[in-house]
This record gives sequence, C-alpha cells and structure tokens, in this order.
Amino acid sequence: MTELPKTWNPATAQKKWIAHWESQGYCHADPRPDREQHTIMIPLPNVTGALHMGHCLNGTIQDLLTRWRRMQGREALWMPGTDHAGIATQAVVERRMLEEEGITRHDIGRDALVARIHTWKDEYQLRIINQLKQIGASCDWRRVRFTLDDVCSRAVRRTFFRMFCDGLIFRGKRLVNWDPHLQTAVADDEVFTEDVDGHFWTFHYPVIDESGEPTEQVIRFSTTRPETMLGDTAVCVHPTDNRYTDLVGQQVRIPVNGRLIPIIADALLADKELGTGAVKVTPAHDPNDYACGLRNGLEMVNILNADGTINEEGGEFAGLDRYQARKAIVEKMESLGFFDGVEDRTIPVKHSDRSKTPIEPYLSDQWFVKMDTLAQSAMDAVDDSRVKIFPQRYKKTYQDWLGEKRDWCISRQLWWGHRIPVWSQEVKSRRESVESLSRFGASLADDGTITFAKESAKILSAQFADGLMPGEELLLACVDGGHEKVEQELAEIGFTQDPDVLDTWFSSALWPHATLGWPDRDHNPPTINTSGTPQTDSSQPHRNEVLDFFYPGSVLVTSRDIITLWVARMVLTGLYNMGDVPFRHVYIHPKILDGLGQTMSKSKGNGVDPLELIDKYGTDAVRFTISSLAGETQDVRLPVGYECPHCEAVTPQTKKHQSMKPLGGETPTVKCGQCKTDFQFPSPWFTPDEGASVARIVSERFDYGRNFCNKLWNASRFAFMNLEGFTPGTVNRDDLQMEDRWILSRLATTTQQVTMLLDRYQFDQATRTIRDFTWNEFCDWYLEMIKPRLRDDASRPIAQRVLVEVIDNLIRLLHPFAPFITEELWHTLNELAPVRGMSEQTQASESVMIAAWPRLSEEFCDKELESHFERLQEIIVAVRNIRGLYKISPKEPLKLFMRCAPEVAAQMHAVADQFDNLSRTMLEAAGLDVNRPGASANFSLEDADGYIPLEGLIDLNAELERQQKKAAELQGHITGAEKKLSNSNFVDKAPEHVVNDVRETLSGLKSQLDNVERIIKELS
RNA sequence: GGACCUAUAGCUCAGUUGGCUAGAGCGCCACGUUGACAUCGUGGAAGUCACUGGUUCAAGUCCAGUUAGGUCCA
Repeated sequence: MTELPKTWNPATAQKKWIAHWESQGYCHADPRPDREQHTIMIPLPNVTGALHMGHCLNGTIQDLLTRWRRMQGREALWMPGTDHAGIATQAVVERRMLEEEGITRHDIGRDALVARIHTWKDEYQLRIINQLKQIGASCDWRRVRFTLDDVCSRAVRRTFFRMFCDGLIFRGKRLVNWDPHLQTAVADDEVFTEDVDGHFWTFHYPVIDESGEPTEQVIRFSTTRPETMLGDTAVCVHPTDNRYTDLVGQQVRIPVNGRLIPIIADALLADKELGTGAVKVTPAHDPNDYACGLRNGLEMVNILNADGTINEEGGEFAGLDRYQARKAIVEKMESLGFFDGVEDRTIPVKHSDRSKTPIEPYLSDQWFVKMDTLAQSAMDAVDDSRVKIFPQRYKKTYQDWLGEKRDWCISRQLWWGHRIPVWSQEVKSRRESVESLSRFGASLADDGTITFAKESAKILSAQFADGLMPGEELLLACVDGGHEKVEQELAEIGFTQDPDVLDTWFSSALWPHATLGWPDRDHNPPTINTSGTPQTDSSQPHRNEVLDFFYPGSVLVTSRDIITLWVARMVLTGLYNMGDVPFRHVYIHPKILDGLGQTMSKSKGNGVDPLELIDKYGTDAVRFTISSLAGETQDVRLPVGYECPHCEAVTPQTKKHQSMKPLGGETPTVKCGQCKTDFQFPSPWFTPDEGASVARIVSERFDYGRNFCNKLWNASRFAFMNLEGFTPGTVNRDDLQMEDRWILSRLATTTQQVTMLLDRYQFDQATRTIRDFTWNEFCDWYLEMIKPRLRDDASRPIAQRVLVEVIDNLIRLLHPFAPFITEELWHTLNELAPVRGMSEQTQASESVMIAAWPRLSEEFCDKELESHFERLQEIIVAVRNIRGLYKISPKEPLKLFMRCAPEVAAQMHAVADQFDNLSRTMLEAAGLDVNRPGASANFSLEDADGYIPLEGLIDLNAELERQQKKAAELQGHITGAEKKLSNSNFVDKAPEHVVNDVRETLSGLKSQLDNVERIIKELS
C-alpha cells in the first residue's frame, strides 16, 4: 500500500517538481498551427531590487491563467523578462558607489559605470528569476528577455527611427522637473510632493517711466523662491484688477540686476483675491509662469546650471547654490529697501523620487514623441473593445490620461539605457549643412525637409532644430540600427551623438512585440537553452513564426498604477509598429498593502520577500491564499510579523521596523516580546549578518492556504490508503449510491463555476468555490459517507472508482492554484490507479500540468437529489446539535423517530445507514403515525418532526424554552413574509418568481412553526 | 483642485442584474484524540451593513450629501 507521509512537505516537492517540469520542457511554448494560442507577457519587473508580495500576487495570477489555459489545450506562452529601469537602477548603483567608495560617476566615466550597473543587473535578474521559479511560475525560460538586450535594443532602435522619419519625434525646449542632485530630468511620475517649512517673502519692484526714471509707484508681490527674481521677465496682474489697470503696459525694474521688465495682464496666472493680486513671472523656472510666458511671448531666462547653482545670468550671484542665492537676494533686496516682510509658511515642494532632493523646474532641450495621433489610436482601441479592461472602471483612467495627448518626453540625462540614435551638428546655413551629407545623397526641399537618395533613405533621416543660442541651428540625423559605418562617417564629418538615453518606458512600451523578435520578420527570436547558451535561429530566412503565432497577446495582468505609464503606451506602440493591439484583455488586480494600509514599495522598506513566506508556509499555501484575495474591489492588507527564532513568538511589524537601517555599521535588531531575546530580521535595506539568528517573516493570513493544503493532503492520503485492489472499470448510473450521485453533481457544478469564474478573472470566488467543495462537501460529507463501503469487499470497487474519479478531477481543478501539491498527489495517484475513468478508462497523463482541464457532463447535475441530500444533512446536524446541547457523548447510540409524510419516510429509510454512520443514530420509525415518545429532545424541519428519546436526561422546562424561542424566531420571519404578501403593491409590481419565492418561503416557515407548536403542546 | 476606490462580526474579507431569514476564514466559547487530518472534528455565541436623506412594492446593494481612510492625476 502506498501511504503518503502524514504531513505535506512543500520544500522538497517544490524543488523536485521545478526541476522535473524544466527537464520535460512542459513550460515551453512554440508555434503550433493546430492549437489556439494563449500569450501572457510578464509586466517586466525592474532590476533595481528583489520582488515583493505585490509581484507575487501578479505572478501567481499569470501562472494560474497560464496553467489553466495550457490544460485547456492552448499553446500557452508566458514570456518572462526584466526591465533595466534606467534612472532607478543608475541611482541605486551611484548611491552605493558614493556611500562605499566615495566616488561619483564622473570619476569613473560612462563605460565603467555602465559595466558596474550591468553587474548589478545580472545579480538581481538572477535573483528575480529564481523568485519567480520558486512561486511556481511556468514561464518559457528559454525566451527570457531584458530591455537592454540585443533583441529589445533592435526594436527600440527601429521604432525610434520610424518615428523620426514619420516626424513623430522632435527635439524641443521644455520646462522639465530637474533633479540637480542626479543632474537629470525626471518624469512627473518620478516626483513626489512633500511639505517643508519655508518662508513667504513680500517685496516690491519700482515702476519705471518712459524716460527710465522711477515713478512714485511700486508693485508689491510675494514669493517663496526669491532667487528666481534673477529670471523674472514680467510682472503679471489680472486684467480686471482696478488697482493696476493704469500700470499695465508700463515697466518695472528688478532691483538686484537692474533689468527692465513689462507689467502684463493675464487672467489665467494672476488672481485678484490672492495677496496683492500681482505676481512675478519667471517662465524658465515655474510651470505656470512658463505657460504664461508662452501665451504672452515673454523672454525666457534660464538662471540655473545643471547642478543647481546660479549661472552667468545671475551676475554677481553666479556660482552660488540656489539656496545660498536665495539668502543673498533677500539680503540685497532688504539693503536696497525693497523688502516688505516675511512669514513662516509650510510649502509643498516637489522632490525627486530617485534622489529624495527637491527638484527645480528647468528649461532644457529634450526629445519628445508627438502624441496626438498615437494617443488617439490607443483610445480608439479601447473604445471599440479591441482591448477590454477588467474591471471596467479602469477604462476611465486610461482614456482620461490619453485624452490629454501630452507630448511624451523620452530623453533622460543618464548613462544607463538606450542611447538616443541621433547625431547632430551645429550649422550656420541650411544649404551648406545639407551639402555635408551629400555623400548620402541628401537634398534640401523648399519647405525645409531633407530627403536622401534611395538606399540611404532606408537607414538615414534628418531634420533641423533650433540650437542652443538664438539664431543658431542644428542639423539632426537619425540612423537606423546596424549601420555602425554610417555612424562613423557622421562622426568623421563633425556630427556628435546625443549624450542622452531614452526613457525606460520607451523600451517597455515595445515589450509585447519586441520580445517576440520584431522587427525581424524573417527569423524566430533567439532562445537560450537550459545551460544558458543562446540558440539563434540559423535556418534560411523564412518567417518569424513566433511573432506571427503569439502576437497579439491574450491578457495583460498588472496593477493599476501603471495603466497610463505602461499599458497605454504598449497599446500605442503595438498599433504603430504591428498594426494591431498588443493584448485583448487587461486584468487589473488589487494591490498588496502592508498592515498599515500602505502599498508595498522599495522606497518604503515594507516590501516582503515572497520567499520568506514560502519558506514558512509553502508555495501552494501562499498562492492559494493570494488567489483567494484577488477580487475586483478592494486592495489587500497583509499584516506581517517577525517570528522569534528562539521561542517562535510573533512580533507584529510596525513602521519603526520598516525604516530601521544599519547605523554606524550595526545591523538593527528587534527584541522579542516574549523571551526578550534580540534577533535580526530580513529587510529590503540590508542583509542580516552571516550566522546571526534571524527572524522569519510570517503572516497568519497564510494559515488559510496552509490549512487547506493540509486538508487536501490528508483527504488524498485517506483516499490512497483505501485504493488497495483498485480496478479500473465502467461505472453505470445504476451502480451509484445516493452520495455518489450527489458528489458527482456537486463536482460537475463546481467545475462549471470555477471555469466560468476564471474566465471572468474572479480569482477570489473561484478559490472559495473550490475550497468549499473540497472541504465542506468532499471531505466533510462524501469521504465520511463512503467509509463503510470502503471497508466492505462487495461495495468497495464502485466506491473506489467514484472516489478516484472525484479526486482525479479535483487534483486537476486545483492544479493552477496549487501546482506542487497537486503534482505530488497526481504522481501518487498514477501509481495506484494509472488507468482510470468512470465512463472510459484511459492512461493518465505523466504530469497533471499537461492533463486536460476537467469538463463534466451536464447530466451529472441533479438539483432534486441535492435538495434531498440537504434534508439528510439537516437531520444529521439537528441530531448532533442535540448531542451537544445535552452533552451526550458521540459514542452513545441514539434512537430517532421521525414524524413525516410517507414519501419522506421512504427516503429516510433509504439512507438510514448514514444516520448511524454520521451521527450514531438508529432510525426507529418514520411516518405520519409516529408520536412523540415521552422524555425526548425534539427538532423540526420544514416537512418533518424529529424526536430523540432521552430518558432521564431531558429537562422539560429547558426543552420547552428552547422550542418557544424557536417558535418566536419563526414567527418573526413569518410576520415579515406576510407583511410583504399583504402589500398589494408588492404582489402587483414585483416579478412573479419573487412573489412565488416569498409564498413558498412563507408556507415552509408556517409548516415548520406548526411542527414546533405541536412539540410545544406535547411538552406542556 | 479633479478622478477613482474603500467603510459589513473582535481581525481579514465575500455578498453578481436591487428579492436577505446578511456569509466565510481566523479568533472566541463548549465538547472531542485507538486509524485521513489537532495545520483536525462536532456544536455554539457574535453584525443598527460608517452617517443623513432620497428613489422603489423592496436597499448591504441604486442616487445625492456628510464623515473617515486610500490611490492616481493636476
């Protein structure tokens, strides 16, 4: 007899099956014209750090869907990979360099920095992929991609070139969020606002008349950033502000640098009600002022250097840091007599998420993608449901953001990323400059566009842009990938490559088609084999079948915060490059929050490594719990604690623990509340010391999944212990007992529901449905009911066959949720019952992973039988209740008398054995002629009374009281139902089935009340 | 400032198009270990569905407002 160990050991099984699946290539997906495809592209985790529970939820769902579709017979590809995360990764590596070695990127140079980041990336990519494997991810690991690898780089390069040729990419001056610390522009989404203590100064500028002399008048205004005075190019008032009407059009002088600037009227910038009603305008250093500057044609004076110091425009203040300059300017204004006052104020200041330092609005040259037509195409795709978003409400986020059609700034002043493939040259005259490109057959058309001779036109494109200085022009040439020689030639004739790199989202946006090998349409993309060796498609040029077969993807599974940044952009580039959407569905899942309700993130230090929890509970338990939480409404709170390595007491994690960092080199510790020992703990900030005793991260929420796995394990263990002598064979309907038909009916319904729920991305409900079936129906009732048959030689074979049928289906149903335990059980089942099936006996598949998804015929569903079964359950529960009430041992046999109609009585007699089996109760009599024996405990159902003689145990008064309480309760419900039915409005207006339901309920309640009242009468 | 989400048992959450006598897991109480499972079994207690109005025959569910919390975009 094959006997499973008493407890399920996740760790060994995980190791075994990960290796097995990998060696069998079960996760591989290849073009198969005979099959339907199912494609999921992983939301590429970035290589800044390890994965946390948020990623674990994301990965679990993708794997669940992939395994489910694979079992349904689809060729299911789950494409893995990672993202280079330009600014985040560079910032992390630079910070460590500075902290550990005291050097900056400028000390080591571009190539050396990039090499260091590559090392970091290799380490984290390995760690991330290992984490994914541990959560059971059935990705096609041969196809793993990285946004900076050759395949993705080609796609980036080609997309940029195409967009450049189509005039969708342009260079322009924009006010950007400048991080003076990292010396780069940061995107709006990389900026957070934080209140800081600051000041609110009030100054005035003197009004100057036409002769250049000061009049008596002044304009007073307030500011939180006095240093920007150096870049003021106007003072602005509201056009209807009577106080200033006369002054509009006149000039004021900036006292600190003597510049004369106009007084303008602009209703959008000035607010009459606010302060003095006048504001200074610094277009180059404030977003609102910038917009005002554009509207009014104001001069834009940039006063800052890239490092945040004042530039030569600042005159005597040049070279000062912005904050030193602020102080110096206030002092100068005061000494000149233009200072009016200052107050303390809390000011919201934008900070760079990367360096945590304040950003400055800064006018600089950047590259942009024109968004109007591209954004529109992406909006249309969702409008006409070529892309469907689940849950639907997120459609609005997507459409609102795209609707703004704001040009996308794609340049980043970094070294880690895809270098912008544009070479530029300062030129004096357009004609002359185009001649420098004559070797490529360039010519200048009258409208200023540049065209190239036929061959060169395929790989070169050029346009003019404004240079840095007024009147200066730049010739920009973009080269497609793979033409290093052309790049060299450009360099030889004095062109230099743009130093910037592209926004990481530019490459992530191409993920769904880049990973499949686009733009190469003639070869399948390269793969790597298990030993890590690249395998290129060296066959003769044919088709890129992988791209043809797997694009577009089926569903994108992601979190709501990147709907705009990523989802929208993938749709847009997919349409642009492929002419088709990148995926049909987008499923937005909840976010995992910590115990305090904050999202998990690297910067908060509250990210929990899934491997911690897997170590404690096992992967299947973690996955099962996580799926049970993935609904469509709420985010999920996950309070965690530290399990003391000495006494196993759990200390709940607080904010304090999240922010603890090594100070003075000392690794932080936590004191156990119970045994008072200090222990170290895992944290995203640092690694615990080698050999130290380290707490485990635990969360009692995962008991749910762990207990379920234990239950499944033991139920299977019991089943397997009783499969001795199993013979496969056809089971006819007539061979089935009531409980067999019931469990098969329930199994059929459950299978149907789970399939439907997965189809709708309702993972929480699917998980609950399957758990309820397994625990509350299969284990609690069915297994108990067939125990006697399994002990009996004559009835054993049929019971075994049904049991095998149910457990076989159950294992398959559960596989996508809990892959390891189901695989382990499947293999054991294969040893005991290799050939099985109730209607047709076939050899089971080697692995459950490649077994077919269950599909039970509708004819198994029997609603009438289920309702009879429910009555049986009710009686048994009622008897157990009485045992509990009178504290009668479960071993004590009881007698049961049922007063009921003859047809009900017949059903009772048919299952009399089960009364004995499940509640140790002998059905003595059933029928209309049954009278209450003296001294009995009583219960009543809708269509039956039950009496259990309890000589000497019955407390008449207590029993009477109990029945009276029951009667009152029933009466309450009856009154409610009667009230409804006596309301003619209800009867007239409510749908017929609802009214009928209430009538039925009422008659049921009434007959039950009759029963209770009869019992009361008999008792008193 | 705009948009979206959330508020249901001590805790964490379900509750489909309004039809409810409001559910689950954990926790709690009582009882139970000689054969699947104490990571368990049996039974039980526990809720003014945040608040105020409205729509409706009918509201946990729809609408408006209030309060508290969260997220995204300005």
